[in-house]
Amino acid sequence: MTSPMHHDGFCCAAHSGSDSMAAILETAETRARMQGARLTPVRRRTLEILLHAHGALGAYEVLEKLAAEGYGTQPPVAYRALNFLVEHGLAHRIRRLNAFTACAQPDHDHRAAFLICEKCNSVTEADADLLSRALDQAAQAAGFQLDRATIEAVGQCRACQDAPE
Amino acid sequence: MTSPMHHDGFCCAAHSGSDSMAAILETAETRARMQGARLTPVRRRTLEILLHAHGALGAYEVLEKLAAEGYGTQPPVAYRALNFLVEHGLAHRIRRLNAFTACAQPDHDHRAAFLICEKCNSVTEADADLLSRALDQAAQAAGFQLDRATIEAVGQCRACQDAPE
DNA sequence: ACTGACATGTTATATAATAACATCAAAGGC
DNA sequence: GCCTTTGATGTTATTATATAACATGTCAGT
Ligand SMILES: [Zn+2]
Ligand SMILES: [Zn+2]
Ligand SMILES: [Zn+2]
Ligand SMILES: [Zn+2]
Repeated sequence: MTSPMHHDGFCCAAHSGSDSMAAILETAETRARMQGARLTPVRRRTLEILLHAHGALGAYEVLEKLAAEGYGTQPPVAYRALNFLVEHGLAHRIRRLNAFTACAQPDHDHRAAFLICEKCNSVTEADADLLSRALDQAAQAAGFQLDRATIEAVGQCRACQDAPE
Repeated sequence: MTSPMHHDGFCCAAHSGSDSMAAILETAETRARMQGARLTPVRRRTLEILLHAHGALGAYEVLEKLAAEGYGTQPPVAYRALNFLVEHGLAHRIRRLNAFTACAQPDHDHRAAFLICEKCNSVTEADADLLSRALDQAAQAAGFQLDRATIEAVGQCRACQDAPE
């Protein structure tokens, strides 16, 4: 057990945001349905694993957990579930980390930016609305037809700045 | 020979921008010096290879070329040269592509954004000043101390939009 | 010439991702 | 209810990307 002290599916403050984990899963279920897709057990469990994780998780970390619970033991099992979640807006891929994280606002389409702390490896999904607009402009200026974008910031989170040393 | 028709080190319009390749190499040389680093033969050649490439190049593609010219044949040779160039502002790493590209404005420090065409795989370095400011704001709002960022847009370049189908 | 710092090269290994195929389960037509 | 079609799950095997650890070589300063 990696996170010993949790109740109701939560383990820390970071996981007690506006949406509860149950609510997110509910949303996920609905959202997948609407897109004509099924949130099958592996997929759902993969999402839970991401939701429960502190930072982002690598595919092989996810695979380990899935395997330990009786799901498949080979890489494609994890990659397929993760790709499904990403494609359906339920998770994001963090390219700089070769890792995945559950989407914090799965209820609506959005372009996300990520704040990656170099000290504690936390990954925070930030509102990228302003950013997105600036990016649209930059793209337009270059005559580029923008489809989607990756925005990943690296630095130090508030907690780590406050922490001594 | 990959690019049969080139003169003066150039092979196409995309390579005939404001800075000539020779000028960029000159700048690179100077810039490295100023940072107390040496633009050695492998490093310089690696930069030339990137400058000469159309899209971004993977480390192993670069390695192939280096090896063919009598440099080392093993991955660290390419990775070291590429990392050197990135660390000294002479190249950028494109995470989405697991690839590298020569910096288009090596004469000054900047945060870059990249426009990646899904059709022709071209990679264009865009001005990210506006973007950078928006990102700073977003980070600040989250109490995040921003160090550096990756901004990569995916879509269709102008040429590919105009091209029929 | 000697020394210390850095550069280059190697072998070996770690890490991340996909291809190709067999089997199984759900959804829909009849 | 059966059959067919599609999609999901699992496997083995392979490919792709990146780094660790170490030996050798180069060069500037003394
Ligand atoms: Zn999200
Ligand atoms: Zn932190
Ligand atoms: Zn640049
Ligand atoms: Zn294009």
